[in-house]
Amino acid sequence: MSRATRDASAARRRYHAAVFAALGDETRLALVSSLSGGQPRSIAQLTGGSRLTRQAITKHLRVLESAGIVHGVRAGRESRFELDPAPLNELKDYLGRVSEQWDQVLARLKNLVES
Amino acid sequence: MSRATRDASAARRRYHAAVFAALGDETRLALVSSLSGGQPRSIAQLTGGSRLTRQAITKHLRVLESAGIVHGVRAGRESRFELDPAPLNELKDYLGRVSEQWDQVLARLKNLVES
DNA sequence: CATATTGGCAACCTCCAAGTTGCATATTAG
DNA sequence: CTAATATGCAACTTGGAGGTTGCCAATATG
Repeated sequence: MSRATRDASAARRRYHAAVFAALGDETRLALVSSLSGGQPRSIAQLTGGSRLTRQAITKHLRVLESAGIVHGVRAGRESRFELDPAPLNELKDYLGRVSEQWDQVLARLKNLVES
Repeated sequence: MSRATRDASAARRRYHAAVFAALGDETRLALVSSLSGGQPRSIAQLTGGSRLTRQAITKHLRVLESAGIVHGVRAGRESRFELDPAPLNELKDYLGRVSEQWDQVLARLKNLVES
């Protein structure tokens, strides 16, 4: 493996880890769930129903935004947040690749046993 | 939504967050990558090539094990770790559901614009 | 048996994420 | 204009994650 290839896969791994980490929090998963309905929601709206402070929710939204999972648009005095599914799809594909590789391992094993 | 339903989805969310968090670390992703080849590896083997201590790697393996992503089997003086893809598949399905929901939102929007 | 290899356990350090509180600012409503 | 609403910014606290070091136990190997 060349150095360039190794660097590239390290960078991809770093990116994946960052997105996984962004989803590794119950509150943020709830936010993603809230926004997956398609309707943009203000911070105040997203705070409603949570036991947490508005500022806590804001911080979580910033984390999601940094990971590219969400983006906010200022609209008057409120900023509306909306889902951004591209990073989620990338994680899904990554998980798919790992599972697929594992399935191939099992298939080879089965082959070996049967032959 | 009934209380039972709400509790169940909260529990599922908690579980998903835990698995996501387990994958939200570069070192642990590298371990998963190492193990996705199918060959069980000892802690010493997994430590080789990392700049980290054996104990650090052990801790990461315990985290992965707690999330059900990996399991270790003691074999003589070494304990060999192996991948456990079920939780990964669950995350993949979860991400698929979110993306699908989002696609439906876009489809409805498109419909609205064209009509 | 003596020695090297592999791993577990525990104490410790450091840093950051999560959350809160307090205050300031912009925008809308009456 | 004034008051209420929605948000931003900054300081502060706290718990736990990630990492290291030191030591001990078990298992191979010569």
